Amino acid sequence: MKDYPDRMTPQQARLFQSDVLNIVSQIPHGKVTTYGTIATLTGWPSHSRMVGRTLRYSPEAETLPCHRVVNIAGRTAPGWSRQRTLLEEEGVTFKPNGRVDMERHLWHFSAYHYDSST
DNA sequence: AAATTGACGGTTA
DNA sequence: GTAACCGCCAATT
Repeated sequence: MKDYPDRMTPQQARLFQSDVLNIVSQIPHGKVTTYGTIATLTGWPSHSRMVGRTLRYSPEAETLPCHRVVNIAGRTAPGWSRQRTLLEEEGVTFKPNGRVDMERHLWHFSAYHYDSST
């Protein structure tokens, strides 16, 4: 009984990366989402680490609001202090412990259904 | 081939 | 609340 995903084929990896970039491009101004949420939306729920890898190493990510992606605890990316500044500039507030106020700013996309085929 | 490394997530202490 | 683990998986060493 296989309870973990198979290794990605190169085709799947390419689709995964384009899906990740598409999703990030749609995070609304002043909102944030998490690596795990994006991974789940792509259909690879256990690949949250790959989401971060894609954003870190894809040149296209430079043009996207990838500062709106934080981890589930609301922590910003290590070694990227400017991420907090960018978020604060668009109205995102932080708690005293240095984390994003997720209750206020987590992107709720219940009325939206992501479809990678479009 | 084996071990380590992360823009991660969840459970436990 | 924090911290230490453990599970995860592609890339790197």
